[in-house]
Amino acid sequence: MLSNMDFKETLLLPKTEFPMRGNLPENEPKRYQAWYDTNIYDQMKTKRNNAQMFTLHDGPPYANGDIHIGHALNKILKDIILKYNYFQGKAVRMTPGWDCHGLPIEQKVEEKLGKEKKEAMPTEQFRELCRQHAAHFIEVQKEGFKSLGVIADWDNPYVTMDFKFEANIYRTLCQIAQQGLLVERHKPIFWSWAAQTALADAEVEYEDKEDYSIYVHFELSDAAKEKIGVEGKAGLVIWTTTPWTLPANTGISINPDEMYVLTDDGHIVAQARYDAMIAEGVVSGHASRKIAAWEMENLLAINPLNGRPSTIILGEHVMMDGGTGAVHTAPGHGEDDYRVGLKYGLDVIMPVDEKGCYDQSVVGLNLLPNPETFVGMHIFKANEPILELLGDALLKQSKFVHSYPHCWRTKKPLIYRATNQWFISVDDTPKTADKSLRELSLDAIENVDFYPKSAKNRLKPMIEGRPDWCISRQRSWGVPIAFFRVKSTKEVVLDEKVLNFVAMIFEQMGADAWYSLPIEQLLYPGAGYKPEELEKINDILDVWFDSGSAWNSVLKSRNYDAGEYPASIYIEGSDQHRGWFQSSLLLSAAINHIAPYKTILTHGFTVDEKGEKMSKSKGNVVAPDKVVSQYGSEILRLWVALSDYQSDLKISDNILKQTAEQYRKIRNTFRFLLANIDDLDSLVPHDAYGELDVWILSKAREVFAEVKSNFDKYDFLRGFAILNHFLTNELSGIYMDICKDRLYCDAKESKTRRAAQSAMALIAKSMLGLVAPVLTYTADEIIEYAPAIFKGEMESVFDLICEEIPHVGAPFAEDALLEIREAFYEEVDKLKKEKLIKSTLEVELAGTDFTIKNNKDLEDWFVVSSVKPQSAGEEIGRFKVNEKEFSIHKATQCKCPRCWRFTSLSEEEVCQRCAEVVNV
RNA sequence: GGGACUAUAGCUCAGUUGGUUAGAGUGCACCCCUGAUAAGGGUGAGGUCUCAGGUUCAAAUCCUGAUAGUCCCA
Repeated sequence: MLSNMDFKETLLLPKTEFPMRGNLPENEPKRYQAWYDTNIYDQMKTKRNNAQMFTLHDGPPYANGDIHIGHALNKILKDIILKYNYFQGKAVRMTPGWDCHGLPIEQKVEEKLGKEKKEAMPTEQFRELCRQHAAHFIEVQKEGFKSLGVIADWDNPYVTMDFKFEANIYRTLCQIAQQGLLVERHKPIFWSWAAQTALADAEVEYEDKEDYSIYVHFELSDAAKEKIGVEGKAGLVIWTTTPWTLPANTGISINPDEMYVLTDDGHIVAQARYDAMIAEGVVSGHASRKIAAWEMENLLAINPLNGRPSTIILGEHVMMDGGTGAVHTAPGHGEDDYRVGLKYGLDVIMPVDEKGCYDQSVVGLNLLPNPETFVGMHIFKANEPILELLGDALLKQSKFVHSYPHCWRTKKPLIYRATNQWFISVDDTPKTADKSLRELSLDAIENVDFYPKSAKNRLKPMIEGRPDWCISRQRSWGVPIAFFRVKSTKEVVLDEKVLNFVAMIFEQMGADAWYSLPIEQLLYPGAGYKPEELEKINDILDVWFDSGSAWNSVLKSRNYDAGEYPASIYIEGSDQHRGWFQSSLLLSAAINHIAPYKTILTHGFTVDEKGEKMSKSKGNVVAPDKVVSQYGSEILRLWVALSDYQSDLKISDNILKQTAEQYRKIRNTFRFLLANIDDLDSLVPHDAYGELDVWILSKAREVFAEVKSNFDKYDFLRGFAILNHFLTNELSGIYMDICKDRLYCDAKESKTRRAAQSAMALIAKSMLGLVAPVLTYTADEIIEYAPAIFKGEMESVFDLICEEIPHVGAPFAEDALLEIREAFYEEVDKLKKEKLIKSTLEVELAGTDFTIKNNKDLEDWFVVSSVKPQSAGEEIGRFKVNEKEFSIHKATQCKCPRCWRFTSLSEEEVCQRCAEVVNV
């Protein structure tokens, strides 16, 4: 007689080398290294040689500093989407990129160098240091991304400072110029006097600043008084926070729709502001006389500071929610001022140099009394002397704190300053089109798919309302706006041959050539100009132009195998509505009149568990390399897939722990499936599947299709939720459990066992294809350990193509059975807690009308030893489902020492099934 | 200051055009198994649906406002 231990030897227990625990932090780097060593990206290209192309055009991170969790999220999401397309059988391309030029790098290098050394250094040498800085961080970041299991063309990335790339940025600029969209204007723009450069809107930060609040009286000219019929003292009162701009005042704006009043003490303010002005003590007395705004249009007031005339003009921008209703207008120092001044032909006076100091023009134009004392004075130091000089005209002064624009790098307050700048005109029409750039861009948006849909409502108004794009910067580290200007006429040379010649030089020597070569070497010999007639323009391009033109330099050039233009998809954080999505769109629409992307997918920002921004001071920063070394990149990847990336993504240790649990569930489910198909040689024919197999196969087929349709919509969270639900409830919770008897105890070649194994093999393989885009490492590991029936011809996960589960027949009606099973287990739980039974195999279930026809299948469904209409065993429980009675009885037969089912004649001998199996 | 988005169980998320007792997974508690074992199975507890008003026979859902968070803008 065999002992229990000996019977165990006769069972076909699960068998696999696939480890239960991944030991990810230790194992991932090895496998990843092997992938990269064998050029896995190239292999992927080869394996999908003639397939439909999916192009993911990478938005370049800035090559400055280590990667943070936001970078990780972005690249993982891209990787998941790229691989999803790959495992669906498509050819995929992802050429990763880095943004290398720009102020932040320049300032980092300057910091290291010290200001003096920097200023003593030739530009090309300084640029070389910037180049080295960027090159270093490209390598740092590349390693970071690779450690996340992200697969891309890492050996051939696009790097915006590469010579060929610089040449193509320049060529894109030339194309814009040739479309007639490049214009030079003298216009106020945000100017950082501390950094001595113009700033883009994106480079401006708002901080609190203390400023003066002053009310200044501008006496009307005699002619003006006569015109409106007033005598004695009468003047408009303006309110401003920037006394230093008063020398540049050339106008006073009043609201065309408002009524103005003259007070007893000779001040004119908007009627709507009169009460407030009285309350503030700026003016006093009755409002004796009403004057309509239009009556004052084009009349002159006198600037009390310098006696110069100030034209009264009408402007819709004048608000009645503050101030006096009369706005000090200095077109050299304000956007609104410039615009309204343009309409009235006001002079653009701008007496401030690039360091923020008054220049000689305060003398030449007599903008201040004793102007010589102001030359070279910093404007922020001029406020007090100017207030002195105003004398009686200064009606009231106080100080207050308001939100004010600051330079993002130097953190110093900005000023508006009119300078010569280059713009891409949004409302001009490209030469090859019949609509303005703005209209072309808006049209192009209509053909783009947005995920989420609301992203369109964000991008569109920005295009509708955006001003012209200021693309010039007065710095060193960037692609020069490499045009020649004719000294005598100031005309810019846009001759195609001249431009092409420069581009060719850039391609060979980099844009540094603009600085290192003299004009005679840069100038196309047949240009028809003498070098000495020309001067170089020294501005560089806004870095947004670099990345914005990447579609041209990467997708449209032959320098990379980067896929197709327009790209299938751009994937970036939601902040890029204002940034890359827009800069790319404008340049593509300007040159080709289409969007550079077919789809835009945006993700939110990473925040901590409370939903708050990560910051060093809060101590809630989650660093990607720490997650990788503590949990493994697979967990971080799964976190991305299980997060709602369209809003903010919360991450914390707690959340990662939970993600690790989900990972464990997925991993172990595969392990069990793998372990139970170990001895399977071939799949059974479709008609060999039993009722339980047909049930799980059709369930899986249905669920996987739903998962796929969600993945198609880039909804990985929902897809995984559905998959996980199936995995937990039907697959692991029911099917894998109820098959144990046939898998372990049936004869090796028994039909039922082989059918269950076949079902498991089909499910495992199909499911692997769905999981592989996210858990690529694990999927590869699974394939490594998989038996031949599963592995087939596959050498690695990259040979996998996601397949549907075949339709093998109609399943039984499950609803009632699931309900009965649940009610049964509820009873069983009570019985176990009462210590009446330990296992469901100890009982028989009495009931009728089950939709499973085969009785063994039915018994396994409940994991009981018998199901029959009535049982002779002792009744130990009963329950009702949908008015139908079921009773639970102690099994009447004895426990088979081999299969533990109570189907044996005595405890000393095995049951009939086992006897047959063992004796064979 | 303005705009967009978000707010449902400890955590991650569902919740259709308003309509039974607001669901799932995970965690937690209790129990079973020890032939998936650093696994597996069962049962259960957990919610003032951010708050305050309003519309309605009926609101997590629609409207208004507030609060908090994130992004963008000024």
